[in-house]
Amino acid sequence: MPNSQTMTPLEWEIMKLFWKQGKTSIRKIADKLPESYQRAYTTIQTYVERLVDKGLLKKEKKGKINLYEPAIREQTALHHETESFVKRAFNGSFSRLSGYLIKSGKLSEDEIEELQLLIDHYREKKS
Amino acid sequence: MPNSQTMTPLEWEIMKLFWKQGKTSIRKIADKLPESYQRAYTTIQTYVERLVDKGLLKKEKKGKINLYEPAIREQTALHHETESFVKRAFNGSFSRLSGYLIKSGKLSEDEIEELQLLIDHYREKKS
DNA sequence: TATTATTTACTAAAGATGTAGTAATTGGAG
DNA sequence: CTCCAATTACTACATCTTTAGTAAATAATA
Repeated sequence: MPNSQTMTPLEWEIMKLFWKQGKTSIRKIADKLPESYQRAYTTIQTYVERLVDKGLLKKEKKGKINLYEPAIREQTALHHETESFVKRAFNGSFSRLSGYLIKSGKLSEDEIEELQLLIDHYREKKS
Repeated sequence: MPNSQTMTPLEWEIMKLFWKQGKTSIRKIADKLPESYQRAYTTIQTYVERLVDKGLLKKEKKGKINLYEPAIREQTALHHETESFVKRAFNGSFSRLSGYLIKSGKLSEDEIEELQLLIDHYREKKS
C-alpha cells in the first residue's frame, strides 16, 4: 500500500495540481498554487520532496532537472481521506455522514436533485 | 468564534466522550477511551488542557478538583470539521462529496434507502 | 564565453503534536 | 490523624509540520 496518512491542506493543494497537470516541475506547481497557498519556492520544494517520501509522488530525473508526478490516483487518495475522515467524525458510518449532509442544509435544491438522479441511476444498475 | 482548527483523532475521541458524558473529570475520560486510544493518564491530561486552550472545553474548579465540559456543541464541531474536509478534498462542494459517496459503493443498499427517505422527507417539508 | 538566473540538495528553526514524567498537593482508608 | 493513592500543575522531549535560507550546480542569455 502506497500510503495512508492524511494530507494537510497545502499537500492536498499540491497534489491536486499534479493530478491536473501530470508530470511536471516544482516551478510549475509553485506558480499555479492559488494565492492563499503561495509560499516561497523552496517551501514548495520541501513539500514536494516530502510527498515523494510519503509515496504520493514519483520523482524522475530528466537530464539534470527533476520532474514529479502522482504515484497514486486522485480517486484512491479521495478514498483514503474520506475513509479516515468518516472514521474520525462519524464513527465510520457513511450513512451518518449522508444523513448529516441532507439535514445540515448544506445541499442546495439542485444538489439534492442531483443526488436523487444518482440514486436512481444506482438503482437501475442494481436491478 | 470558538475555534476552527481541525481536531486530531485522539482529540476527537476525547471530545466525543465529553459530549456523551457532559461535565466530568479527566479520570473518567481516560478510563472510557477505547483501547486503541489508551494513553498514560497525564497524556490525556495534556490533551484535555490543550483542548481548553483551543476553546473546545471549559474548565471549572469544583472545590479542589477540576471538571471539564464541552464549550462547543457536537453539531457545531461536526459542521466545522466537515466543512473543512469538504473544502480540502472536494473543493468545497458538498454535492461532489455526496456523489462520491453513492458512486464509491461506500453506501449499502439499506443506507441508500435511508438516504432516499431523508430526501423524501426533506422534500415534503419544502413543499 | 562570461554573467545572471534558476534549480537542486541540504540545512535550519519555530511551532504543533504525541507522549509522559515529576513534585507538590489533596483525597481517602484505617 | 497518618499514610498511601490520586490529582494537579508543570516540565520535558522527540517527532512532525511549516516555513524558508544557502551553497553548489546547471541553464539561459548577452
